[in-house]
Amino acid sequence: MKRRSEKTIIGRKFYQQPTLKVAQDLLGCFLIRKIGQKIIRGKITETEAYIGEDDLASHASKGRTPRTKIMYGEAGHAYVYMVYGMYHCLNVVTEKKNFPAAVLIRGIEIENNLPLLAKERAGERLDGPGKLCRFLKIDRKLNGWDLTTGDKLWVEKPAQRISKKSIVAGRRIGVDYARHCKYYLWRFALSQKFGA
DNA sequence: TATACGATCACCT
DNA sequence: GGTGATCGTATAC
Repeated sequence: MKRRSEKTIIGRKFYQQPTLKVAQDLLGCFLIRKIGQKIIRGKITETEAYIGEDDLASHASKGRTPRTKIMYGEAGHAYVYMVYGMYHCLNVVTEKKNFPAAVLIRGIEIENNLPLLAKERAGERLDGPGKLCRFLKIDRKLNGWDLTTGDKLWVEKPAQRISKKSIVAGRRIGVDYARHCKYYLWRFALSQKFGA
């Protein structure tokens, strides 16, 4: 019997929910990256929410620009941008059209592609959005990609629901310039990542 | 057109 | 713990 993967692909409705809910619900989900015939599957372990123009840590706090217009677009699309000239970061656009919000995927855990991981660099951990995107070969070509099509890049639901108790909230990282916004507990991670 | 800076990482002490 | 690498954006002129 074959399992129809289309069934487990997360659809647009999921991404249209409040960003903080999406950020937490994405934990434990699987991020799938298809490169040619190769499939890389990773469990999402860490996310951050960026919500609205009032969020000083968000790129959208400066308003709508050619770069941030993706965040104002339809939920369920990928927002990929480059930082410090070297690293890409992967975000998922959430909520309504014309409201700039997104979830940054900060960490994944590769479960079944160890040979590929070893080939990339043995022992390398995938904590941090820069490393993550380097490993998944995500670049600006995927900016605006529709994550609900089930091709190249998409997200699938976890086998079992993640308990709220296993989710830890914390301050966002690298946004000290955002003044009071930096204290928002908009970073979420699976607690096993911190210990266990 | 020119310039300043960042949702990071690797390497130094 | 602190700093340099390195380039796409935004902003100012």
